[in-house]
Amino acid sequence: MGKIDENKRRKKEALFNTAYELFTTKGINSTAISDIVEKAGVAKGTFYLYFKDKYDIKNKLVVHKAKELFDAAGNALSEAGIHGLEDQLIFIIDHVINTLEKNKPLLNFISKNLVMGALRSTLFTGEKNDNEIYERFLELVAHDDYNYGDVDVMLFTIVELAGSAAYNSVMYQEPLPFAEYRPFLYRAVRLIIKSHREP
Amino acid sequence: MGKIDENKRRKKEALFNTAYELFTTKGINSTAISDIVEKAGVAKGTFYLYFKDKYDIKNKLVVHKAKELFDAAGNALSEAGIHGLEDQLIFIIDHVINTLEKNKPLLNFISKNLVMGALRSTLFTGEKNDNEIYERFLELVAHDDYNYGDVDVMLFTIVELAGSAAYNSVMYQEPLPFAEYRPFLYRAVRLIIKSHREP
Amino acid sequence: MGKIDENKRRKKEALFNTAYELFTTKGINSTAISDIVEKAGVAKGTFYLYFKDKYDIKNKLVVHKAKELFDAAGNALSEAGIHGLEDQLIFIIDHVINTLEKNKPLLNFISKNLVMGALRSTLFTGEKNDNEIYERFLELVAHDDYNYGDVDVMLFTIVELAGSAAYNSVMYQEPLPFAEYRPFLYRAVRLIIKSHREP
Amino acid sequence: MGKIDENKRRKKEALFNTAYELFTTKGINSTAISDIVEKAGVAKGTFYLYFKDKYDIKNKLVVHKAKELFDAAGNALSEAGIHGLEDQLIFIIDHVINTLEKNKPLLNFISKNLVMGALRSTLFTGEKNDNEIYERFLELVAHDDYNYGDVDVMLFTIVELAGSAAYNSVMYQEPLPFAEYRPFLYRAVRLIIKSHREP
DNA sequence: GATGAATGAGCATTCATTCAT
DNA sequence: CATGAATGAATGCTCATTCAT
Repeated sequence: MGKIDENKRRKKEALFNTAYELFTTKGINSTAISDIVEKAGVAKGTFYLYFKDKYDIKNKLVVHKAKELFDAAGNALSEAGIHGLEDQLIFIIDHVINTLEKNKPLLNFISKNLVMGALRSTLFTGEKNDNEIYERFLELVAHDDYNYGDVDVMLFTIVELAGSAAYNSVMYQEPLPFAEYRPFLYRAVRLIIKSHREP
Repeated sequence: MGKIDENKRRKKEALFNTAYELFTTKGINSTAISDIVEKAGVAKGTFYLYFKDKYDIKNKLVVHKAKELFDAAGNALSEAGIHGLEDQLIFIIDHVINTLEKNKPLLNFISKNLVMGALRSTLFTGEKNDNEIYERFLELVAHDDYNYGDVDVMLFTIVELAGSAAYNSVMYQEPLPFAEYRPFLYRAVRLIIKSHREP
Repeated sequence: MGKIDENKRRKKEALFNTAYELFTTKGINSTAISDIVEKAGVAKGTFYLYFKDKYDIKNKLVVHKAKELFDAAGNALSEAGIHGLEDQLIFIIDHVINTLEKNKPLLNFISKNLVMGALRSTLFTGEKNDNEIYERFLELVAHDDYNYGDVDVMLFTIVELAGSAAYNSVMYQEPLPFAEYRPFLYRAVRLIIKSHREP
Repeated sequence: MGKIDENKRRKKEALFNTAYELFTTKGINSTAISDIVEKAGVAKGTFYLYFKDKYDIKNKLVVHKAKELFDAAGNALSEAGIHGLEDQLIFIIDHVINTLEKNKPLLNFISKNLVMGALRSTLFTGEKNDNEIYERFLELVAHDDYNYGDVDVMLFTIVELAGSAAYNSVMYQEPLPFAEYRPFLYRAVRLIIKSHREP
């Protein structure tokens, strides 16, 4: 029993990991399901036992990887003992971007599938109540010394700007390498946050 | 001579237009070259006379459509007699977004192929001197009452924010329908512009 | 298990036989893979399960047919109880040529793909130790009353001469029909053999 | 007039030379007519003005190149002042093989299209009377001190042996590099010649 | 559950040949 | 004579999906 379930999990995980590896190295379009199963060491039919098709596994991967990313950032924040919403949000953004800067294939994978789409979908779609990351954001906002209006809009605007601009800066060094672009980005983020403060 | 060249242009244009239509309705992945040529009323081989493959014609289309979009916005600006960089940039952004809002398939087509990638590549890569749109932006900046530092960074930041945020707002009404999100976006844009002003 | 493997063998063999038939009747260039699979009664994809492409199956066919040919000749020799290297080699050559004379399509198929290339490659390339036919030749040489020098050269010269001359004589009756050319060929072969004798 | 004819000849020759170059470098199957005309700098339609198809130009090339080869050998023989049929034939064979050894692409081209097929077809088919090379051979035979029977058979046997064996020895160094195989080949040739002597 | 042989629709691409100019 | 745009049949090959074992 446990042994069989163990085996099932192992196969599914092998497919998951292999798919991620192939998607990031060869690209989604050039990765065939046969590539995945072959490299994962399972039979072709087994793939269909766990995933509907290539896009099913892709979507699950994007969500999974994005969650990982923000969980790590959130945990680092907890340990950092930073106060003030501005600094906290910038800490998170910075943590995520730094991670992605060291892992270009992941940046590429997540971005190509709609820049920051992972986060966005995580944040602004689906049932928000069972969304850990979103809840965490709200908490940060709630604990700040200031009050904020249109919190959703604020988060959305920041995420879109940071995600889109950082992607290009990190990937293509356009218009500047990220190290140089960083201060401009964070200045803009701070301005956006401030503009949502209420008396 | 004139007759032959005329005919060539017609065929190429037919392929171009048909490809655009199919890409926007069925999506790129589901559009086969045979679909394009069939609908365009030319032979299969003719396609390869003018384009290398599906992605060649796609890239040419994206650039073409993005140029159209900004040319129209630029022309409208000239006629509108608006003064002040802030209002001018917002006018352009607004014009582009309004156009795209009325033409979702185009928004989808351009966005999927790297959000605002067209503009970005138009603006921030390649030979800038033979880049009409970019020149036009610089002129606007130059004629403003204020001086601006890091103009490239400013334009880039605005484009990324506007492109990315508007795409989601218009396409998915997330986090708000664009009509409601618009003031927030433009407030952020104005803040970014102001932050680049120099004494 | 047995059933599946049995089925696999049947399909592969069907492709093999059908390919041979089509290659010999229509020629390789005019035989499409779709012709083969259609006639063999299997799906297109099945072909690629067993062979890389048209040239892969062709090469395997040439080797296979050449082996068949020499195996038959070798077996006939064993039963004929002939003594003396000269007579033995001529018996083999004669057996092969006679077989090919009765089977022009096979002659044509094998010849077009490098005259006697099959035998040559069988004899003079690859690992000689696991080459049955070559071993058999060596045995014949070893058991003769005479000693021979440069055995490889001798075999090579005979094979080239016999293969090339017989091909033309049999196929085109040039310069004579084979029945009439035969004595000349064998006289030459005997001279070559004798010239390799050592004291 | 002359000018136009001059132009015609130039185009035809350009096609001829270009085809040879492409056939020897890329192989016949991989050379498209469009490759030839493009490289030759003429229009596609022009090809069909002078040649029926790819195989037409190939055949003409083989004949042309083979003629060149034997003409050169024949001329060299005249200047060398060699006496005796054996030495004369071996001189010719040696001259041809040496030339081919320095020009592997040509060897490959001629051989692939039926080993020595060029010569064979030149020698043993068609109207023999208007065949310079054949006539020249007959003359050599006639002027020898000995009389020879079955001259056609003798020439044929020698050509097949030399062509086939030399091709492999030169191209693949099998079973020996040609420098080492040469004495064996010429010994066999001399034996064949002697065996055709009549009292 | 797991397998992997078999399928065959689907697609990109090539290329000889034609013919209006 | 020469051109080269246009053609579209032909073909190799891929790959998601099924299903008997």
